[in-house]
Amino acid sequence: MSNGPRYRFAPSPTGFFHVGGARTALYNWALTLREGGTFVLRIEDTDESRNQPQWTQGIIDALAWLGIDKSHPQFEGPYFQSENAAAHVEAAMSLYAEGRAYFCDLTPDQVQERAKASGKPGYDGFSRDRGLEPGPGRVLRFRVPEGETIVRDLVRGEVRFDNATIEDFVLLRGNGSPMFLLANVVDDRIMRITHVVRAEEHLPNTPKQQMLWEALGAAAPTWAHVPVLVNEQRKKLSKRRDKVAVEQYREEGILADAMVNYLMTLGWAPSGDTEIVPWQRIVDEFRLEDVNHSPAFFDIQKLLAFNGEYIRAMAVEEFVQCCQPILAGPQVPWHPQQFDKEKFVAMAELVQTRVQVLADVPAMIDFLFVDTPVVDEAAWTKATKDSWARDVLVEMAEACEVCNDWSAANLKTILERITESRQLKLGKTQAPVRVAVTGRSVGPPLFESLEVLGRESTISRLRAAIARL
RNA sequence: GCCCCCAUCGUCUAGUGGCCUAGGACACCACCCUUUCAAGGUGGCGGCACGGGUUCGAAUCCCGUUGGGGGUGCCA
Repeated sequence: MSNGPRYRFAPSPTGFFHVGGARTALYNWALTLREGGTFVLRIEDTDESRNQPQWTQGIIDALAWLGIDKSHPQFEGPYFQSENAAAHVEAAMSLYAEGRAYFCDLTPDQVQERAKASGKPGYDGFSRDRGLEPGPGRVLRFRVPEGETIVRDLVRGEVRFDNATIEDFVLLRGNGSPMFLLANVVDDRIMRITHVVRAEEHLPNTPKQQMLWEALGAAAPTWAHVPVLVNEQRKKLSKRRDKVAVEQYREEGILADAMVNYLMTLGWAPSGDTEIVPWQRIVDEFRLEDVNHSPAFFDIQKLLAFNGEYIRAMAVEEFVQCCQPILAGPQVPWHPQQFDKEKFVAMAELVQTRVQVLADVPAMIDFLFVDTPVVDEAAWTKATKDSWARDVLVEMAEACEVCNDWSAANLKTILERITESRQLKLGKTQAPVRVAVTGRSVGPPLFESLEVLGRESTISRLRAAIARL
């Protein structure tokens, strides 16, 4: 086991893996790798009933997709916070024994009433000196000391909190179960965590946790609070309104490398003029001290642009390989039996520069694998509105029938001849042919498409289009 | 309300007192290339929130204002 720093990543199990969590995980992971430390995964929930096995597995799978594999020697865990409940209670009771915590029998409603009456928000320390014994319904509260708590944060510097503004917070609930704040600190201590890198939303909790560390007689870990990810309204990304599940991006064919690279450029940038950099470069250069202080907009457009770059950078064989899951998936518009991998391979290189996500691929080649392509009516109308369109189709069909060299180059020559005889441009005359054969006005280069489609299908589709006119 | 954080092109960022006439990327626009669409190439548009200091000199340091965000649970 490594003696280096121990970074903990502590997501709560929610049934999906948040992109914000993914970025935090990546920060921890990059640091772990460079510092020769350990990445400690702890599933964060004091309530065991919420630790659904499939959710935990989902987090582990998502992490693995991002390159944070649990079989890696620097990966440790997962641990489950709920399994340490006894230690949490024990720590709380030791605080009680030392007078650093006390019991209180006020109900939440009573606390609120008192706050309202006094005009000051929060718990007012009512039971501080009442000497209450433990008992059912009584919560254990931490006795916040006077003075000031200074949080030293790697990204934000020193953040000062006046302890007078921090209420005596609850450690143990009325039913005796530990609160997350406490559980967190105790677990971090047990796991010998040295660095806590998490989202900024936890910053206001940090002085409380730091006081707890001190009360428990230990030095707090190094803190680092990274800015949150926001939507176009500049609000924290939320499951309800925003697309935040990394699983969803994975399914749509965002490449893991692109996602990782993009996520790392939110709040931080590699040196030089290009943001597309290999992971190793990120590991070498990433520093928490360089992370931006302000929230970053999760821009799907830019993610897609990154993804397009990563797709184009792949070798064709690799691209073909990556497309397998999508092409064999349930979303494809053709019958699985009609799919012909050879045809796809023949088109792959042309498809590669035309997609931003793998999910775009099927629509690019569907005309090859269906009996009759679905016709885009707007495209049909536009492509066939000129009087010469029908004649071009007729001539093309006839030429195809007698053609003895079914190659893209020759097919191009054929249509060029038809085009020239009418003093038109190929850009014009290819349109009706394209729509007749593929159903669309845009797509991969036409003649290569015809070559791969084959003579019979091409002719029959041209004939069908002529008939329709 | 109270506490905390933040503020460079539309967006993500570079910038740590003179190299800034503020650099790059995404998006957008134009042109080139071109069988459509992409890709690629070239160029363009566009920013230091505001007001005071400090300094010979400020995007950079200080104060204030404004504007955003987060936290204020017997949730995590």
